[in-house]
Amino acid sequence: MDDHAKGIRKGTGVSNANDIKADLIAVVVAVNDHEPRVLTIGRANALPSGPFELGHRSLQSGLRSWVEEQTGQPLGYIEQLYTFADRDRVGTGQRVISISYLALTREEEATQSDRRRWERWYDYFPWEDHRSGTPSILSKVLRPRLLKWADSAGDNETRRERRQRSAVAFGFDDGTWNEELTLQRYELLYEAAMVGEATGGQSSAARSVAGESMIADHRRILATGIARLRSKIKYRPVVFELMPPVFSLLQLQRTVEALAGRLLHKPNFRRLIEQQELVEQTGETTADTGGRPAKLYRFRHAVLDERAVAGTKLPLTRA
Amino acid sequence: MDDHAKGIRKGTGVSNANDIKADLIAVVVAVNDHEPRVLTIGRANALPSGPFELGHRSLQSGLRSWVEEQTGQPLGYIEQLYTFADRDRVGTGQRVISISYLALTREEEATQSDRRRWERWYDYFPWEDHRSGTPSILSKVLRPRLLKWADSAGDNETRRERRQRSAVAFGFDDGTWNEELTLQRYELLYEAAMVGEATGGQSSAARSVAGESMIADHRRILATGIARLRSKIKYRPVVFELMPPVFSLLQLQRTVEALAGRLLHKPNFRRLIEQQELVEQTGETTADTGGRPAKLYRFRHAVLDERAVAGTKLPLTRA
DNA sequence: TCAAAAGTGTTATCCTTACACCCATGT
DNA sequence: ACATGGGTGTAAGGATAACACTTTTGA
Repeated sequence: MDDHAKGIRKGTGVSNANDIKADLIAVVVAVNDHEPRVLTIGRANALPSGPFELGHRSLQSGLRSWVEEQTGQPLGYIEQLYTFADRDRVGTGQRVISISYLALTREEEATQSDRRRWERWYDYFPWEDHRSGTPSILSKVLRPRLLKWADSAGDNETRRERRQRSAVAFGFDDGTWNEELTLQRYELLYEAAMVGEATGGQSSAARSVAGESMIADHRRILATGIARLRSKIKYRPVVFELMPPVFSLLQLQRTVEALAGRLLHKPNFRRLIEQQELVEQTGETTADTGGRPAKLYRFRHAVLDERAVAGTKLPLTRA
Repeated sequence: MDDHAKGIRKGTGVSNANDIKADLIAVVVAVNDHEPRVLTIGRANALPSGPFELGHRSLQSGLRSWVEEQTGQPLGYIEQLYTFADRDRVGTGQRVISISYLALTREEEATQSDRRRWERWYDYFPWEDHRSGTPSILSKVLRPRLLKWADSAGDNETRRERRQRSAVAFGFDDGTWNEELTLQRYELLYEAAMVGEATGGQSSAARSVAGESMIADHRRILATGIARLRSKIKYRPVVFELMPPVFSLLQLQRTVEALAGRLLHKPNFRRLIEQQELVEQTGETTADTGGRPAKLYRFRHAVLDERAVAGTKLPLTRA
């Protein structure tokens, strides 16, 4: 690219007026106890992150080494989420680009790393967990406050548009919950100043309304990761990155349910998994689950070669 | 983020050892004459691009201004594709991050801009156009050469794996063509040194085998854009960004076919579009198309608010 | 015996795919 | 008349969703 670039660009050469820093940020997900968890550091609710450095062979390897250094957690599956430029900083005129990633892993036994923490992601997004029915916070708190926010708009068109967006994102009108709209929902709450991050300061009221806050825009990045994962499990077999080598079908189902935040129809779920030949029996069974012993399965890694393979469709139960 | 970052990062402050440059690169697509086209500059088959600068308000606005400056083409719809770090450059130890975007637009009448060119994207990817049946280059050239490449591998396992990957990506075994695997196919051809970019120099033989080359990794970025677009039209109504304000259903179908590189079943396509209420009649008709005059439609922008809306499913015709 | 989970069979419904056919206009 | 594109009806097949029910263990 370089040879050509000189011809078409303005400020090439070794000038550094436009030089910037690049930050790598990781949303590391594991599922434990039927709860999806995200890896955080410090006591400040921050995602692992660090600058991309000369010593890094690639963006991904830079990310891996930051996460390992900060948390001791080695990463398996990684995919890029989004790149964005931070608003200008005060003081230095320099800009920062943030490149965010989603990583899937299994929770390692905690070592004596002081700063590693696995936080339940529904602590940050309480309204996203519909496994025990529609959370009451939705109708009791979020809906009235979003309506109030909508009606506080200056002109009629904005009011209509705000109500419309809220209704679609949260399923207020028709009760249709779309679990993939996690990011849109967070952004609405942000616009409506119902999350701690939006109010800048420490409005404890806002914080208690809409989940735990994180520093800077880390919660938005987490929302992006959740949305990506919820959509991806349906068309790519990525859940298995979160599973132990051997598992029962119900364990698999509970993991998918934890991620999607909704309950699935057991008989149909099993059939879908089996007919897609995503798994194979080990021959063993386990009695650890209570009830009749469950057959154990392992992921058939071969499917990844065999065809462009789909993920785990979600046979939902009725509300 | 800054406040916290200082606590957890190594080389913060104003040091610049790890400072980098960020390049913005655009895949700008339009469809004209039933041919998808990509905006290029210069005679070198290059995508519009330029460095992210202090003056840019955001990554997207930086991209817009580079494209407009280099081509005079204003952009509408934009979405991020991928961010990657170039391999180190010779001479300066500095690194460059490239942030690529997909933009959809309508082709503007050419002004006296000397360097703007709209190139047919199938000139770069001749094997991707299946609208007139399976291209003969697939069975006549690509398949034998890919097999030869596979068999040239040292160990048995690699041979098996190369054959497997080729068969899935190009549908050799079962004749199943998956139009979304554009990137995988390009990467296979790259690995097999069947594209000009891989051979470094100007192997004209390679170039004629597998389409026009582009500078650096621009063709890989284009492949990424094609793959993204082919998948996205199915679940988001983005085709309409490429259409004039008013169009007939067959024109819409031809546009989708051009992007997908495959033919669609006309009656079913129309029904899908209409029953999803993606369009509404203008009341006008046109006789420009030959045959019976066609009703004209426009996109119903309102659907974007009404619900989480799907795109244009592809009711394929049999091969 | 009961609770809890594993597992099977079958039906109803919807969506996709395909086929067959008619309509309106220009040459 | 016929070629070209516009447009409608409907049936076959497959995938999904729902319901009903049996099996196997531990407490």
